[in-house]
Amino acid sequence: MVKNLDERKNSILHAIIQEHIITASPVGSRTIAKKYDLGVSSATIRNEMADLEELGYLEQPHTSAGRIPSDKGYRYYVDILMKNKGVNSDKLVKTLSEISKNRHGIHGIVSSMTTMLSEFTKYATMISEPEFKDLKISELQLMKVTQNKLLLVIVTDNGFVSDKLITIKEDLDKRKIRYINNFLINKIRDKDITDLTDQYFKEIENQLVRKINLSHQLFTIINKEIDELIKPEDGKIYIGGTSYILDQPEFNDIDYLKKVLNILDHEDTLKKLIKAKNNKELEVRIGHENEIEEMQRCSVVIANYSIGDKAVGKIGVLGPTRMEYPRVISTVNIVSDILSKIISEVNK
Amino acid sequence: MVKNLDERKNSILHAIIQEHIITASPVGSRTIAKKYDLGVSSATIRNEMADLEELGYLEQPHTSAGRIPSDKGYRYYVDILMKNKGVNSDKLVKTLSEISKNRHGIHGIVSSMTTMLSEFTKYATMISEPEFKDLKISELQLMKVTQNKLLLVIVTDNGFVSDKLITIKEDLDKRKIRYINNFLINKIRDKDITDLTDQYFKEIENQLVRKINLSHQLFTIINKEIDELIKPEDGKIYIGGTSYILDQPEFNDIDYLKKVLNILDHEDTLKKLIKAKNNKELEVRIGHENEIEEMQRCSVVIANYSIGDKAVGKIGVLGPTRMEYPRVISTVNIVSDILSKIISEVNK
DNA sequence: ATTAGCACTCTGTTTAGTTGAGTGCTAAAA
DNA sequence: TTTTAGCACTCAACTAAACAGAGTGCTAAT
Repeated sequence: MVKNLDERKNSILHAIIQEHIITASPVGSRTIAKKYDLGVSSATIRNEMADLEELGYLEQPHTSAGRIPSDKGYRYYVDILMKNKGVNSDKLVKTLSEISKNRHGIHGIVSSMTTMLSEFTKYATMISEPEFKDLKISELQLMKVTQNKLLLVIVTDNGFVSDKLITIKEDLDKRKIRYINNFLINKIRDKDITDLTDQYFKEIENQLVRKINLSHQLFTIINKEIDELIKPEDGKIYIGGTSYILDQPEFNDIDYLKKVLNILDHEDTLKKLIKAKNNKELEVRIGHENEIEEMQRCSVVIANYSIGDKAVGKIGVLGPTRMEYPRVISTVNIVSDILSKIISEVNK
Repeated sequence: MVKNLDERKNSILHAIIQEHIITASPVGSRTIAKKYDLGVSSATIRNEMADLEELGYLEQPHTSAGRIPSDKGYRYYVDILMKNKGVNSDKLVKTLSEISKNRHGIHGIVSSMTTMLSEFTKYATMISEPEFKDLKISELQLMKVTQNKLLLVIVTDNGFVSDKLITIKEDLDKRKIRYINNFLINKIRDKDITDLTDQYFKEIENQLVRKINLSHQLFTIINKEIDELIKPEDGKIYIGGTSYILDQPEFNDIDYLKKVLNILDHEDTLKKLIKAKNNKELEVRIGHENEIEEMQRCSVVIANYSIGDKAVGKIGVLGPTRMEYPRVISTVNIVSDILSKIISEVNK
């Protein structure tokens, strides 16, 4: 759909966007002629700019101002013009790697990653907690702890362990417990989540009750634990660098700023914001490409991070459409790689 | 130290503060005379206001403006003048109670509590995750899962369960495992955290190794798990309602706003902000009473929430010094009560 | 001790004028 | 045909002056 422009239009558009990203103000023909050595006069550039505006790549805030890139202009820039100049990644990689050493627990890691990402990009950032979907249960065991306390331990195929201390009234002897364990694990092990319906659990309970005496209470708890483990609630989304938003002149409008912060304040809208539409590795959503109306003066860069080839979480950077795309994109890529590695290791 | 003022000064100061809290602008003598039926003329009020300024309860932004309350004025208001008019607590209690039903897991609960608190107060809010200190270990068991996989389960006196799947090279038979279990639990059960030093663990290991053949690797993992459980890292602090900050005209200054958001962005400063100095149930920190310099144009209301009589976390509300103290204080109290209850139950 | 009256102060807003960056168009040059 | 110099025109942003109005402090009368 997007047709490539001729070489001169390319370099003029490129120059205008670069200039605008730096200055945040409309860019005039004379500035381009002076600062960028394109070998043509400002008048020529002026004519080209008029063309680019007609084609939809540029906009004019008012008649006697310079031009600013449109969303379409940025899209062309991101897709075609921009070179992915790598950031100075050594320092970043080093800083990020240290996080895994100094912080333990998913929370510590994700939260400091979010902070780091915002400190390197100087934009607001979001990272979602890893979600483990399509889990299968590989171990399930009830163990007697004391007279009337049982410990239920469930292990999933990815090595996650969940447990619950259960207080029961009845007294289950070891043989009974062993029987239950054997029975349950055979019915549940490696079953797909779609098979473990409420219906299925009812069946199992009926079968089990027929064999041995077992309280409904105990079975309900087991059922609930399994449910919570394999259908975990949506992970929290960590936010960092909100104060960087204020560095951007496009957010000087306090009403608009409020709308943006309001979106970051609420998990549901936030989730919508970083929900990747397709399963691309990295997605850049520019201005109106955002679903959320209030975000249509912003851009977001979204990437997945994964265990193996399964995406488990999202990394997002939020800035004005006038965002430093090359720098942000390569930073996000690096963070995504490292976070994937760290999470995979934690999860071993 | 604070000396009470006479009755008329009280009511004038009260009126000025109330008026200022509503309007956010300097309050003049005529406004007070008209709106509040104090039975005296504006001239008299004017004289009293001059007195109150001299005493330090009021300030004058410039000669021909009205007066605004000083930090000292607010302190007097909070300590002496203000009546704790209860908020309409029915709806609040109901909304909060529903959270515990619909959300499971500490995260879900604390995070939605934070959102609720900010929606009811219309200020920025912070709630720290519960921290469980002074834990003792009441159960510890190694269990064989497969040939070379052991599950380590540790239960603390408050019912917390922690577990770790350990992959080992050696093959431990059931008798050996039972021996280790018995040995360890006897050495560790109900020991105070101060007794479980690295030194002590070394001793235990030596004793154990003398009895049976045991890899250093396994023991190290056990040691580390115990450490992490009883010396948990600082809990996350959840933030809500940052966008409400923008509703307050005192934050229209974008530079100042940036400083405040910056503090909310960083866990360390945030922690400093809601760190309660004394063990009071509820603390109001007005303006300069805040340690953090950038926060000295704000007030924070901080309360503990607890399990039994042990404080496990903090609830904070952040607003301008011109905060609606009565409403905030009673809301915070309610949230603290309910959160205490919910957390205590989750933790059963 | 209180209050009415009044001159004075200071901010915030409005209005008019000015500046300057930038455009589009035209006509000349390449 | 393309490029460029030149110029009139536009419009936001800034500045300065004028103005309105809320509020004070002081004085003198009650």
